[in-house]
Amino acid sequence: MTTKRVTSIDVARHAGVSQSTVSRTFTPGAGVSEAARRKVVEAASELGYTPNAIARSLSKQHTDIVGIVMGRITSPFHPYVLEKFINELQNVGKQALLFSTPPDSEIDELLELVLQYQVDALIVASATISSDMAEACARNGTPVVLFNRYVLGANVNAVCTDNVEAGRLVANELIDAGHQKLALIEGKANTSTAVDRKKGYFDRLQERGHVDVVADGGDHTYEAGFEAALRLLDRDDPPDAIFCSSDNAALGAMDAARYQLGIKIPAELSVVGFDDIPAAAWPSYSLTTIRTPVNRMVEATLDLLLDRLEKPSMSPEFLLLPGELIRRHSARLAGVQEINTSPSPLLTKPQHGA
Amino acid sequence: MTTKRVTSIDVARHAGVSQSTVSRTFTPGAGVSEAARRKVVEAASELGYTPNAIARSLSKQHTDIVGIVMGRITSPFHPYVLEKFINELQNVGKQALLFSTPPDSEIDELLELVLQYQVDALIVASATISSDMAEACARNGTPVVLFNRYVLGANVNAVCTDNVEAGRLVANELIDAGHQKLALIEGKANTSTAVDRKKGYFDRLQERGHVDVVADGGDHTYEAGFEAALRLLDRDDPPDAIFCSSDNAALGAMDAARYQLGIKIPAELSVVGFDDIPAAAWPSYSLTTIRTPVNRMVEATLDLLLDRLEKPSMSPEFLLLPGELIRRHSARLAGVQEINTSPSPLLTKPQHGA
DNA sequence: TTGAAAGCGATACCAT
DNA sequence: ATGGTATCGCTTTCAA
Repeated sequence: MTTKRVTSIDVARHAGVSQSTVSRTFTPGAGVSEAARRKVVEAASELGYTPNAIARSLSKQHTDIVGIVMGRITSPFHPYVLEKFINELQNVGKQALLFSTPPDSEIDELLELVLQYQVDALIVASATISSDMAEACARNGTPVVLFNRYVLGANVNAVCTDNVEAGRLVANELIDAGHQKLALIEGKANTSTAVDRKKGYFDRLQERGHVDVVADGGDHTYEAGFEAALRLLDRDDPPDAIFCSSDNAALGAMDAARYQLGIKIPAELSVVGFDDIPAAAWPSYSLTTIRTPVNRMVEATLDLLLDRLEKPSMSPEFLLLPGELIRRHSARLAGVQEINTSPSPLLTKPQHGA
Repeated sequence: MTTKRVTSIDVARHAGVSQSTVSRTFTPGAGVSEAARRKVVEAASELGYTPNAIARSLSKQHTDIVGIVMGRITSPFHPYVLEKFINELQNVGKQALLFSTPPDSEIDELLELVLQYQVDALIVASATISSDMAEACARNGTPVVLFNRYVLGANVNAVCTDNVEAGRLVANELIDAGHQKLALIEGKANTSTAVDRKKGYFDRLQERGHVDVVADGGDHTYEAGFEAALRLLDRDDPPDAIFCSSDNAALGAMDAARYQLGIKIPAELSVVGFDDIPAAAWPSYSLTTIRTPVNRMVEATLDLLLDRLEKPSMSPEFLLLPGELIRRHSARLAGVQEINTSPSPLLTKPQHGA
């Protein structure tokens, strides 16, 4: 029952031309007479012919597909990032082969698989690649760019938010607002994002004389934030301000404080998040947070990638983009500050078409 | 500077065996002596050889990649679904080539591209495929299964939530709770999901004597829900119950009612959503909603797909899975009902490993 | 412009 | 078990 696939040879026969001519007809810049082209096109549609991209890839030595490895697609703004990557890639005629890394699994063996599929380039988002693997990619000429993660010492392209600086921003804001007992609800200890945010926050706090800052948490989820807040707020010396290393955790912390403990925000407690997901702007939360420059990050990543696709010899770059403090109503203000009412950039409809 | 790709021939030469033997070494069930295998493996690692999946695909006549076309990756539970698809696929040794359809764009031309890449099978999630294209796929033996969408009359595999029945469920619940002025905040008129939910709701309402039900909205987003609620509640005869065709819209509606209009939920207004996204269970909302059986849908989709990958002749199936009404605190209860406290299924960590 | 033929990097059948 | 070779479907010289 399975009809045999129709190939360019079939079309050639049917159109009374050579197979080469058929190939040329489907190659944008090639030289084919109008007459021949017409015959081929007709024969093709009669037979229901579609060029075989796999065969073409083998012959042309490139696939036009870029691999995307993403740790947890469901994480805060990842779907948005992914969609944007895909759309932009499609716009320049490239396909995306998507891989998701099981949390805490070895990404290197996965990469080997990705490379087998001869991807022209690789985007690794929120997952880390070993320097060995990075070199392996470099060796066979596959450009790699890390998104939202970097690897120290390795010569790999990477674009990140400046998490350390953002952490310092939050520390300043909270101290300036007069808070005394600062706390942190942190993320996973093995992710550079969480570690850097914590570092910036703690460092700056210490510089300004706040030494004993308590931390809890361990995951960038709503639930983790909820539980951590409960524990933090149940202490003998509960904090009057909590910096949550992610918006999700911040929302959980707010709900825990309000609905479980009856604490008023920001009158009795300030909460600051990180990411600026859409829900942060909702009136139920109105969360003060750090806005991650997602759009610029995605664009920078794509630029880096596309550049190196054309000119593989370009040397690696490391882009560190600043986060922006968005003041809303979940944290006490320091002096006269404006409330920021701009919507989350994640709401911007992704552009389609050129 | 670009090192030439190393092929099985290079390895063969280096190991002093034939190219066939190299190939066999990398083919799971093939017969190679321990001695030969050892030599090959060593040579391969010395040279940094990786099998070329593209060449293999051409020769084996299948790619082990399945295409996934998804309309809006950022829609409510799509990231979760996508992640699950990817993981399960990876577990059975298949790769995913991902495409996102620009909203309201012609999906058929995109499909042509997908097919060019010789995908072994195709998942179309929340996007519609023309019967023509469905037939084209059938002709060249590419199994297709639609996720969360169906096409009437066409012989295509599909798995959906029973949106009509779910709509009726909501109608009953609201009427039973004694509501008089019912309203609907609907989704896009050209999506079967939105249309079916509306149909079930309206039909059942009418059957029970509620004829003039007002509808507003037009998109399954928070913002659309917010705006629609504002308009609905501003009428001379404002509704005392609103069914929102999606959770996102419901959250927007709740925020609009509470924070813009000062309306008490559920005392003065009942709100019911659809999807049961994680935020629906958060105490800030505690949204009564219809839980979409996502997990079973994903599993069913994969089952259908994998079955047909093995046995292409299997006839198409259409699975309609029931939604479940999850009672929380955003809607008045009909008589003595239990509040459902089970967490959103979307929180379940996706399984990795077999 | 067009056709013939040599790859591209594997798989698989056929002898040995 | 191993090697030789045709084959997968296309791109791309090279001549004509």
